[in-house]
Amino acid sequence: MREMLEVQQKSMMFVNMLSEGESLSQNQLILLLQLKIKGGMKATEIADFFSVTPGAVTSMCDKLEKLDLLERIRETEDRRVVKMVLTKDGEIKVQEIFLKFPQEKLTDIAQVLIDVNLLMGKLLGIS
Amino acid sequence: MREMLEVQQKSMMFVNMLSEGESLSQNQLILLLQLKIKGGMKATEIADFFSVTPGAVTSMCDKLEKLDLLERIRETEDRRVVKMVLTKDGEIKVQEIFLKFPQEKLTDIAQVLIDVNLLMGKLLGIS
DNA sequence: AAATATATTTTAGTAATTAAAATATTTACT
DNA sequence: AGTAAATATTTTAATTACTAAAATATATTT
Repeated sequence: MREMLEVQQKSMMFVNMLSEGESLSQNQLILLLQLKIKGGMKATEIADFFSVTPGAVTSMCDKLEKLDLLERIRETEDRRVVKMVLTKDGEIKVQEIFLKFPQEKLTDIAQVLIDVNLLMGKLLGIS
Repeated sequence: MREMLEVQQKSMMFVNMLSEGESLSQNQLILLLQLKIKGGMKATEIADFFSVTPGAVTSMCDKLEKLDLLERIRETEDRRVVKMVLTKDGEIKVQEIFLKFPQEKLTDIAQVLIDVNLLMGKLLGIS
């Protein structure tokens, strides 16, 4: 169990690194990155992911929308749901965040991350 | 990089699991667990770990102190620093948190976690 | 068509966080 | 030693983030 906590700790350090000298808050960064990974998320998904109420999601997204990093797209199949997606500026922002990492290291660590991710997936019994 | 984010995501799910049906906030839980791992932390260390200001640490610790889960110990070598440590109740609380995990699984996943932790350590270039 | 359910937003109040000043102690300087 | 500068934490006032509950809009059920 201690190891899970240390993984958690390192994961936190990772986000700290990303947000270093950044104007956006850590949760804002994480949200942008998740939107990149997932290619957009419904408000409800975001609420689940962060374990916050729907109202908090509205507020988070309002701010990123005002910064032109995110936009709301109402789904045509079910017009109740709103999908949050990165704008062009949002995509650029995500790229910038990654440029903080020493580029030479990127390929080295890619495989390690794939392994870690797999292991942790098994561990939590999820995808 | 995507993998690091997915690790980050799973790490978040881990904390979500821990805090399920818990009266304490996620950060309060994480702090208690970190105190357990490290055997106590200075206020400054806590601020660094969570990337918050010293004032926020005082506030966080006040609450846990009021709940009798944490106590402040002023260091004798340097009386400016305060070390936060778990009380007896705090230790018990940490035990309870771990009991949420299916006990049969615990030994199975221990080694996996050790591996993941090692890999991530290498990755971030830290201990 | 009416009632119920679901997804998001709005609103008002609470809690968490910040920046800056205050306090206490230690270290460095002359 | 004595004063100034540095460090660690706390306090305070103001801001920001979050919640709970009501409101809005759309979908589903009966």
